[in-house]
Parts: sequence; C-alpha cells; structure tokens
Amino acid sequence: MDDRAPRAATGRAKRGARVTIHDVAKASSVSVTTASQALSGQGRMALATRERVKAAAKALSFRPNAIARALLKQRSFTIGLLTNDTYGRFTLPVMAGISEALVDRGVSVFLCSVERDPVIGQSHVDAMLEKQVDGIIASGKRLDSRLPVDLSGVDVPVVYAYCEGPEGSVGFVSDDGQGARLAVAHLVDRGCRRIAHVTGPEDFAVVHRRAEGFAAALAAAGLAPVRAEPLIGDWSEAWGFAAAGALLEGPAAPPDAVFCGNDQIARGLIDALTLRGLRVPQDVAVIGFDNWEIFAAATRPPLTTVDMNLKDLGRHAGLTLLDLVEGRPVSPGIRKLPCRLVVRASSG
Amino acid sequence: MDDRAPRAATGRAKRGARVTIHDVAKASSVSVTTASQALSGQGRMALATRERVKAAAKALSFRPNAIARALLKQRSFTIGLLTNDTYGRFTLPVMAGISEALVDRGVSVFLCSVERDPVIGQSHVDAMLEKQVDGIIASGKRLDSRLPVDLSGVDVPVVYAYCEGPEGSVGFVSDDGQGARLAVAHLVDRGCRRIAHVTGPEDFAVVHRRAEGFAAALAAAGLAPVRAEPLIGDWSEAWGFAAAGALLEGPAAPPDAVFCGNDQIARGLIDALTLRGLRVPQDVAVIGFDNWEIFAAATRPPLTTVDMNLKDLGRHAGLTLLDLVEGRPVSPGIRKLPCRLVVRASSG
DNA sequence: TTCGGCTGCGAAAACGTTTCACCAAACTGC
DNA sequence: GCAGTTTGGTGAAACGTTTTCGCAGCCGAA
Repeated sequence: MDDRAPRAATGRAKRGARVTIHDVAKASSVSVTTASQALSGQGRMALATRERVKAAAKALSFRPNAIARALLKQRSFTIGLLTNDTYGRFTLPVMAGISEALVDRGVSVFLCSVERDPVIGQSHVDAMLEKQVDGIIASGKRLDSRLPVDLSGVDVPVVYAYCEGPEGSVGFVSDDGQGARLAVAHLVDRGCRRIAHVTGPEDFAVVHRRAEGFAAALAAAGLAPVRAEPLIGDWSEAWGFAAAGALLEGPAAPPDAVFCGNDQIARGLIDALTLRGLRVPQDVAVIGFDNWEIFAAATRPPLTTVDMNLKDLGRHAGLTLLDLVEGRPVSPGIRKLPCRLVVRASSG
Repeated sequence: MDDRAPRAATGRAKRGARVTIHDVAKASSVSVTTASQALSGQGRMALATRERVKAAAKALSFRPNAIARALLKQRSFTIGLLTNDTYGRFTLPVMAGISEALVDRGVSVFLCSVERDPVIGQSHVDAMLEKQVDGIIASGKRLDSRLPVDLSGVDVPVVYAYCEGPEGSVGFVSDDGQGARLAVAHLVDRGCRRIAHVTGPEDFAVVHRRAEGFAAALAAAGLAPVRAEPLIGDWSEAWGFAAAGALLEGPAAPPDAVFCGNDQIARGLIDALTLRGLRVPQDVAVIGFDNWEIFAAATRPPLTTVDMNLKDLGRHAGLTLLDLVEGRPVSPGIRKLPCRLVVRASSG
C-alpha cells in the first residue's frame, strides 16, 4: 500500500482533527461497538467484517486514544519515576531498564527530578497523581537515603529502586556485599594474597556492605587483610592517588592487590602506582566498583570492576510495580540483586 | 485542620475509589457545574458558595482527574522527550531544563530512550501519540545527527534540542563558535600568545564550529595559531595525552596555551604536561569544553572550560514547544544559544 | 405593571473509548 | 414446524471533567 495514502486521509479535515473509532466505524459501515471489538480481537463477528474494520483503521491510520481508554478503564498505562539523582549516574541505567521492561506492555514513564527540594518534589508527585499514574518508582543515588517526598499516603503502588523506602515497602538494591566477594574471589583466584581495600566515606551504607563482603571473602579464602581496617576517604581520584602512598609507605609489605570502593578511586590509585614505577596488574592488581565506563575503560590498563546491574534492577522494579498495579501478590521487603564482575586488564 | 481527616474521607469506600468532583458537589450541596466553576475561579456565584465548595474539596482532598480534563480539552499537558543519548551526558541537563520550565505550567514529560533502533523508536513515538502528548522534543548527543525516527508525519508540534532536525523545523543548539571565541579571548586576556587547538574527530560538526571560533578569535586578536591546523584526534584522554607530545616535540616553539575540544582531552593533556614538568597554567594554560563536572573539577588544577548551558537550552526548547502547542507564532529555524566560560585554575 | 438586566445556579452535551445487555436472523435437532 | 442455540451485530451507559446555554428570581426604571 502506498504509504502516503493514510497521510492524505489523516489530513482530511483541519489540522488536529484526529481520526476516532467513529470514523473507522463509519468507513466500514459498522457500529462503534463492532469496530472496537474488531480491533481488539474481542466479540463475535464474521471474519470478513473484522478484516474490513482492520483495513479501514489502517487506511485511516487510526490511533486509539489512550486518554479515553484510561478514563474508562481507570488505568493509564503510565507510571512515574521520581529521582533525586540530578547527575543521572545511577538513575539513567535504572530508567533504561524500567523503560525496556515496560515499553512492550504499553507503559510509558514520566521522569521527574526532585533534587533536594520537598516542595518541588511534592508538586511533581501531585502532578503525577493528577495524571493518574498507575504506580510510582522512587529511585535515588544512594542506597541509604530517602527522597525528599512522602509517598506513604499515595493511593497507588510504590516501588523503591536503589534508594531507601519506609518499613514494609517493596524495594530493589544491589547486593554490594556479593559484588565485593566476587571481586576478592577473583583476585584470590589470580594468586593475590595481600589484598587491601580503599573506599569512600563511612556514612555511606555501601561502604560498609562492600567492606563486609571484602572481609568475608578474605576470611573464606583463609587470608588476613593487609590492613586491619579499610582505608576510608572520599569517592575521588585524589583520594585514590593519596591512598597509594599510604599503602606503600608503611613498614608493612605492600599489597599485591587493591579492591577499591569505586572506579574513581581505582583510577587515582592506578595513576599513583604507575607513577611509582609499579606495574598494574603484575605488581599490584586493582579492581574498582560501579563500572562507570567512562572511567573504567579509560584507565590504563582498563579497569576490572564490579557492575551493579542497574539496568536489571530497573527491569525488576518495573515488572514488580506492574505486578502490584495488576493486583498480583508481591511480598514486601528489600530484594538484593546480584552484581557482576567485569574483567578487564587491571586484574591480570 | 487535622491532616488526617482528609485521609479518612478519601478512604470512605474501597481502595481505589477516587474522590471526584461529584463528591465535592454533593458535599457542598451544589451542582457539579457550580463545583467545577467554584474551583476554577470561573462563573458567577456567591462568594460564600465558592468558599464552601473549596472547603469541601480540601476536606475530601479532591484531586481533579487530569485524564478526564485532557479528554475534554484535547490537551493532555504532557509532552514527550525523545533521546538517543543513552548515557545521558547531554540529555539529562536538557531534560532538567525542560522539566523546570514546564512543571509550574502543569506539564509532565515522558522520557523515551530510542538508542539506535528505528523500530524501538517508532514504538515509543506511537505510544506517545496514543497517549496524546501535546508535543515532542527530540534531543540527541550530537548536533549533527538525527534520531532514528521520522517525526515529519506526526501531527503535534516538534522541537529539536541539541540534535539535527529536518528543513524548516524549530531547533535549539549551542553556539559552539561563540564558546570557542570566549575561551580564546580569555586566554588572550591572560596574556597568552601562542595558542593551540586540540580537538576531536573531523566528522563531528562541533569540531568545525569550535575550530572556526578558535580561528576567528585569534584573528580578531591579531594572532596566528601556533599550528596551521587544529590537532585532530578522538574525544579521549589518551588523545589529549598524546597531543601534548605532538605539540611539544616539534621544531616550533611550544604553545603557551591550549584550547581543547572537550574536557577529557584537556584532562589527558594536563596530565601529560605535568608529567613533562610543565606547570599549568604558568607554562601552559589549558581550557576544555563541556564543563563535565566530574572531569573538569577533578583535573589538577581544576579546569577552565566552556559550558554549553544545556539546561538553558532545555528551558528554551520547552517554552518554545509550549508556544507552538498553544498556537503562538514561532518562526522556524535553528537558534544558537550562547555558551558561557567557567573559569577555574587551569587558565591562570 | 411591564420590561430589561443582573445574579446565582443547574441541566446537559461533549471528549473517545469499552462493555454489558440485548436483539434479529439463521440454523439445529427432532 | 417449533423450541432452542448460535451467529453477527447494535444501543447505550459509563469514566470525570468543562462549558454552553438557559432558567428562575429579584431589582430598578419607565
């Protein structure tokens, strides 16, 4: 069929005169009831009739009005994604996962950035609720912080993704402990025996989770950490750079591997090691955390790192929200999703 | 008023029984007409009546159903944002600007990532149109590439933001030439006379725009470039690092300033200069492009760089789309929005 | 007293879809 | 030939708003 025919048909009246199911019904000489059923596969009718309606719909390039359907069905096939992660480091993969999981079920996503402002946040939530979202996903940049909005009173389902929710809520987080164990096990496999841990600020929950996983994996391998405590700093390259000095300059023997709390720290550490004439990974193997490609792939050598599978996390959050929306039973609680190790050259 | 009263009222029936304007009308013993007009400030009625209705609405925590309104008014107060910038480097600031400009006008934004796949893209566009978006903003990661979807046939207004649109469309891009001139003028002001330009691949339009701006600003200052042509490479730190060698090892005198095509190149260049014992900015001043905070603030010294004001660009795109939606005249064409220079330590 | 204008409010239509209830005709078995 | 069933289809209500129109009742003026 000529692709331009429908165009012409659409433009039959003044701009903005959308083609409705009434037009389709008229064009195929049936009632709107029959037209609706023909297109949705419901109802009983002669096959010929159904085909005729479908052909007419196609010829008119009929697009069902989701707004009208939503009004009737009390279901908008729309969800809201709230985030305080302005920079998008964590939210975007989550968003991509949600979108990917829901697009073929006809669900669209409102994205709202709430920053730190409860007033802005509340106005976004109000707008979502007025637009009759079927559910809300709250997503953050820290596992252990809450969004500046109160979602306890809303009458649609809420799922939390990579952020903290209230007691009894449904949430998804990465299993940072497992990620850390993965990293350490990999280093041990590679023959490393003196492994250090350089990480971020103590007030981040992930710092403790990763440190616990680090300690557990060492213990499981029968090894003692090269330092009694992880080296605590901030999440920056500068700290990684400085930490190298602290690790090498003590009286103790230097480590043969370092597990870093994030990729930036690993980057700084590798720079410092290289500057001191140490080879990565031959002298010291290094593993990061986050798999932030722009860093992990740009370090020299490319960085082995733990990927939190945030896209997967988003997918799970989306599908679970759909379960809640459609009334399927979902038990409350926080689900930890496994991380995966991305092996590159920095670990040998 | 006790905050819990409305809650109880809302929950008067089974879960999900939303409170409608009929409930408000009944509670204040008026017709729905009067209730609607009382709340919207329209119509004529006794002040007492209006106040009574408003009080009832508040007590019931009435939230007007935007879906119903949209169906009637043929206006959903919803727009779609299409992007192929999976990583979010450019889209997120644009998105933030759009959202910021439109939230207080009651407009919400559907975000759709179309990657490179025309099929996915088309399905997202279809979903948006079915949901009756008032307009679409197409946004990309390159000024000179198009989204993998054809928006020429859609019957809602389209605005392009940081991506290329078809002839006669409305678009917003950053004025990279002006940004480059800003950078060079700043260097000249600081006393630099031998200025080089290290930039990205030639098939990017921005490479040429920035190079033109660079050349124009040098000419305006009566200077010749330290190299006849910009140094072309890729957008990586590694290239910046390598470019330092190329700049310093020629027979010509070394530059006293380098204007880089992006922040990553600048980062690599600074690292290489430092390694060679040159001081930034005393020996060589360096300016980047993009103001990607994670890089610009982490270089040592912190990087002076050109910010494309993408948030502003988003704001303009959003407001212009609103103009189109509401029928105000908008002349077609590409509007260039000015960049701004963010001065940090790397330029003196 | 009648007429016009103003005030305060309500009835009903409209937006586009889905679905329940129903109906006429044709067909079936006996 | 007739009761019962199947086939193929339609009418109308419903979702929650907004808006146009109209209708009483009242007031002031002629």
